[in-house]
Amino acid sequence: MKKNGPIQSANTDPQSASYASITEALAAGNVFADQCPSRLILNHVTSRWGVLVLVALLAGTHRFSELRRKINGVSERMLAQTLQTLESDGFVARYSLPVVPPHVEYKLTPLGIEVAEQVRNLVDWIEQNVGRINLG
Amino acid sequence: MKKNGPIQSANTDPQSASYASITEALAAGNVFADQCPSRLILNHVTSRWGVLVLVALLAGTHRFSELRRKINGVSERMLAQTLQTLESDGFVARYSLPVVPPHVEYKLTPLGIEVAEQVRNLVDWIEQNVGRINLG
DNA sequence: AATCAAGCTAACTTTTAGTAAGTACGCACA
DNA sequence: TGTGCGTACTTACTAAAAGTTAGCTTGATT
Repeated sequence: MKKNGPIQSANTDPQSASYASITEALAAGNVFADQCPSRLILNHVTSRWGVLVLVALLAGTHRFSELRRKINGVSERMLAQTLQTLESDGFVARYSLPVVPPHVEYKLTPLGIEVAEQVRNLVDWIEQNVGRINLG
Repeated sequence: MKKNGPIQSANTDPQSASYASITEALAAGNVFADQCPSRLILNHVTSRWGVLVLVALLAGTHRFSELRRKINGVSERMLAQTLQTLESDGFVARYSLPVVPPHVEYKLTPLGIEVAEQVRNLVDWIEQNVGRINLG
């Protein structure tokens, strides 16, 4: 009977920094801790389309359909969902002009630029090194 | 009737680098292109548990169950699957000692160390900035 | 008169992730 | 000597996420 029992202490591992309490660990941000909010943010940022949206927006403001065309393969549903998540995290700002047809612009916030730069470094590394990687 | 029709050219966007052919774009690695292998690798590396495995292994060699305990919340199934994917990409090396009980060690390859460092930068940024982020 | 464009949302289906349990073998405890 | 423990997995099954299709509104194009 193997199950994912709730492991009470997140810091039994000698290699991880030691915190006096779980609260402290969460405040500092510890992705290895199950309940830490940083893991949620990490999931948003590293989500399949989140990564691409962030990198795309580093090039500047985009409209919804511009992003849709630039990010080859994303569905409208997923793009909308991803943008909403990134907006609620404070990484993306949404400007909507109430005209017909609708005109909505998306751009990175200052905070968004900072994460996006980290993400871009990762993406750049991958793009530059695909050649070295085993492709099954 | 809105659908994700196959968009033939991946480079109709003026902001993206221009390539003579789709083949060239794929060779260079363009994550915005649907079929580009770099996007597959990106998905492996940024997968929910992939990120955590890479960062964990930056601290050194780990056994399966050490990783399981360190990465709070991962199931054995997902950990095994993630490790297999990262191994087949050439980021992780697996050493199995045929003893009972089994003893298996995982460590990053030189290539793995390089990606993991990029991933760690992102993770570090998030851990250090969780406080500035809106938590719904 | 029909089609397209914009930026979404709702309903439905498929894919993926997660959960529970099984496997093999030896060791320790009682 | 029998029950349970720890190791590194895999196999079924279920829950959740992602993908697909279609609908909306209004004006311009074909």
